[in-house]
Amino acid sequence: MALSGRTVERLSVYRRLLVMQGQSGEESVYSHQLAEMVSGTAAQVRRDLMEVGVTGHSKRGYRVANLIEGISKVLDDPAGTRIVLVGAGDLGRAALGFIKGRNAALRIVGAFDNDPSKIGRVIHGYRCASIDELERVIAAEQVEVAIITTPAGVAQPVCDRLVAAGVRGIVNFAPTPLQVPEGVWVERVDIATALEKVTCLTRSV
Amino acid sequence: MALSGRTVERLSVYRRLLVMQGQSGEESVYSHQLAEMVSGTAAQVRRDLMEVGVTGHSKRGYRVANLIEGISKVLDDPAGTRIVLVGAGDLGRAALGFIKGRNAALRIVGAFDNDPSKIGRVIHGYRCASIDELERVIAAEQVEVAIITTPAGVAQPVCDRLVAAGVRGIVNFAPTPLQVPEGVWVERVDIATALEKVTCLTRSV
DNA sequence: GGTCTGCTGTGAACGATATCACAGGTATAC
DNA sequence: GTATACCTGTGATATCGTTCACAGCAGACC
Repeated sequence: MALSGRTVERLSVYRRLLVMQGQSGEESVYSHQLAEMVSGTAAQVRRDLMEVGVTGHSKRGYRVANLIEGISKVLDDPAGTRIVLVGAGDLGRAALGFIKGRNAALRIVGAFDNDPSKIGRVIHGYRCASIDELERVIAAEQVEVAIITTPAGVAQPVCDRLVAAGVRGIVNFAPTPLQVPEGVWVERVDIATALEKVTCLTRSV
Repeated sequence: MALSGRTVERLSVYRRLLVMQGQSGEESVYSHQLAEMVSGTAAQVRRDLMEVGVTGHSKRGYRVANLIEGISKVLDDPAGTRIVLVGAGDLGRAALGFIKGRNAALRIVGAFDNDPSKIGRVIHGYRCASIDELERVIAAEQVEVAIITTPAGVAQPVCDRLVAAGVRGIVNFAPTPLQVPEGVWVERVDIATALEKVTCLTRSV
């Protein structure tokens, strides 16, 4: 199945909201309720859910448990995804905090830095290792996805090492576009751009 | 002029690359060179530049200085944009580091937290103030844009306060969609979603 | 000067995404 | 049981964004 990027993003958000909400008792949810939570339209929500194959019930909406299960089946690798993070600065720490305990299918198996003062420190429960260990860990743990939270200057060489070692998906927080060969997926998260976008578009509303 | 969000994002990246590159001497640049840097197409680059009104020169490409000026004229508010940041955790610190010194048109005029142990600390040159000061600073400095780097639980109430105080653009790093009234622009930067997107889409390449 | 090369600017075609609108179905009220 | 209200699933349609393809132009070369 070829889910679009946009759909995957929304599914991720739906699931997170449903899991949070899950504790608060509701058994089922209508498309228009989900739509309101994400400031979207009900039709959009129904389309997205259609694509993952979960099916609702007229007059009673969707069963929450069903939704979470169905979305997870599409988003998560049943075998789990092993992830490394490179760059244990503020941003790296923040990213580790975000991931920790949020999704059992995502397993951080290594955090790396080249700064000797950081190596050995434990961040959100993960021990920071020397960047020299990178290739060994990727091979040993069959890591498929990496998070780059290094300064811009070293992002590309780090990326090259990751790809050479077998990584196929990268989340890039560095403010530089990365060059990667065919078959490697890069997701850019660009903080500086996000800010400039807001300052620009706010003025034209 | 009604620039699309996508276009604005790319313009921001072009400018950053050009400014970096600027030091290294090149006077002019071809659309296909910019395209290669961002892994895009030359036609796309030319369209984007067309929209900002800068004009190139057949056979000699675009003058770098011209481009930077033209893009800045579109992206930046000539009066400067005053910005506050709420939530001085890892992510807040990281965001401040990203912004600092990168764009003179973006001025952080306040960083806030509710944790007494953080108040008074200086982060990347910005003093963290009590959240109680929020409304006063926004009014005094005519702040238009805010960055939310708080935990999910307090993002919405913080957002409500920001909007009530007059903020019209928000960059939201919290893993929760925000509800805002008409006329307020929210840009979501969702770390958890980015990761899930990569893990999902990497498998289907 | 004439020809050749190669880059820009842009109308037109295409492709991806989001929305509309309605048929079909099920609980609820009476 | 019948009428009613209201929610889902989805074909059709509209909107938005990207790519194609080529006219027009300017420098380089002979």
